[in-house]
Amino acid sequence: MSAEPRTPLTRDRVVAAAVGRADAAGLDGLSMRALADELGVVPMALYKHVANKGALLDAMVEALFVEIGVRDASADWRGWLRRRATEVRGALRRHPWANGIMETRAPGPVNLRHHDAVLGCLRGAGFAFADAIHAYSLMDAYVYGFAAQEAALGFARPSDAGEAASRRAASVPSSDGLPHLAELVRLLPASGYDPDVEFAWGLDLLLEGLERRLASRR
Amino acid sequence: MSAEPRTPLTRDRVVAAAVGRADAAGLDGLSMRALADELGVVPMALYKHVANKGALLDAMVEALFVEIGVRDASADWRGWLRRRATEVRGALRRHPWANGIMETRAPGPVNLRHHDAVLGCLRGAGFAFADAIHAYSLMDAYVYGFAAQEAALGFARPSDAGEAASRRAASVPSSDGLPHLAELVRLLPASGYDPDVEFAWGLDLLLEGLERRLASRR
DNA sequence: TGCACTAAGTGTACGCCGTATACCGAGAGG
DNA sequence: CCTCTCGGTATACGGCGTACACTTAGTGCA
Repeated sequence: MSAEPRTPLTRDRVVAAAVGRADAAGLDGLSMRALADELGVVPMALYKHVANKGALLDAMVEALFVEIGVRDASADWRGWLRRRATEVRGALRRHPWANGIMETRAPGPVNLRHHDAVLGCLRGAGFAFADAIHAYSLMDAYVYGFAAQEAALGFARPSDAGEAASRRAASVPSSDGLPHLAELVRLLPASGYDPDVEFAWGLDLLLEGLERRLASRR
Repeated sequence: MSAEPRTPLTRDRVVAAAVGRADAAGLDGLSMRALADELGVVPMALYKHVANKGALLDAMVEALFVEIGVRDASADWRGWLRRRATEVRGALRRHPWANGIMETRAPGPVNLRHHDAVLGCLRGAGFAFADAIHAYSLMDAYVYGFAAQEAALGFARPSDAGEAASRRAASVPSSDGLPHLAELVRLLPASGYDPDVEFAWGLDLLLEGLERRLASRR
């Protein structure tokens, strides 16, 4: 019945527990105190491994980039970008708490390697310096924007979409004068809405557009 | 020297002051207590006009949609969408605090009219129900994603871009193995980077893509 | 004229939060 | 054996959102 030795705290253990807690309870549900509790430790013990909560968030984002991984270069730049975009979106779906902070936290080394790899893919595809930046900005804006949208609407399965739409509609006094929104609420449940399809639709449009830009510059 | 009558508190005054404070100090700098102070009132007085801080945030987002306004329909759907996107981005630039919360807060009536108008524009342009939703999702993802990116990078003038890039680069131990990022840091300052151009580049690509989709479905 | 009722603003207090600071015990190195 | 470092602890401070009970000023009606 005596105290078992208890595996020692590590920076990695702290970060992993933080990610787990944020997955389950959201960013608001992640407090240093609750996290310490979960690790069977007093709150201030965390500060021996992380400078402060901001640094913990930095580390969590970096952990997410590690989870995503950095893909090897490929001759098929469109496929490469598509796979990367899909993976980032998947990660943000598994870890919705990351949505607001992916771009705001201080970047870690893997994060930077990520950026470098994307830029490298675009330059390798033939984009000029300025166009590569444009393309990069466009892709990231779409992926992060879509993921944020998805997290905000808060449904994962196609069948939930209609339910979510009605919930939103119900929270508003009247849909008078909103014919298209009313149509959406009416038709969406039966339309077999699928967020994967939605994401791919936009992604295809983007990649096609990029290819055209590339072709026209050559 | 006696107390002047002091203009009475109003929900609108509270919301306006909150927007002002968030503009100046960010969302983190917006506390009920500081806001009350600014209004020369005790914190709890605010609760006579707003249910709680969440409701205040809802109202702030709604105020932002009011500021943006709902544009009248137009035959030129591309121009309409471009103007709207530009205006939304402009609003998010003036009020960076709104970046994380535009889509997550409970929507108010003007917000909904906004959505309805966009959907109406797309349906009017000839997009089928499902494609209109796809297009909508794509446009919003881009606009909000771009604005978030812009806010995260945190520079407004083209000339600041290089400085921001170096700052980011300096915060990282070494750029070894990051040739493209290194190139970016080296070339960006002199490249005359302009966020307006950046935004327009992606927006044009999007609208072009949408037009193609529209043409091919007809 | 008086009186109840309402709505706006106040005061106090509670339980969270992040974290500064001082402390303590165990193991390591001389 | 003594000191030093390092991981974990205890206590405490100031700030947060807000529940609850209160005063006070105005209003409608008898």
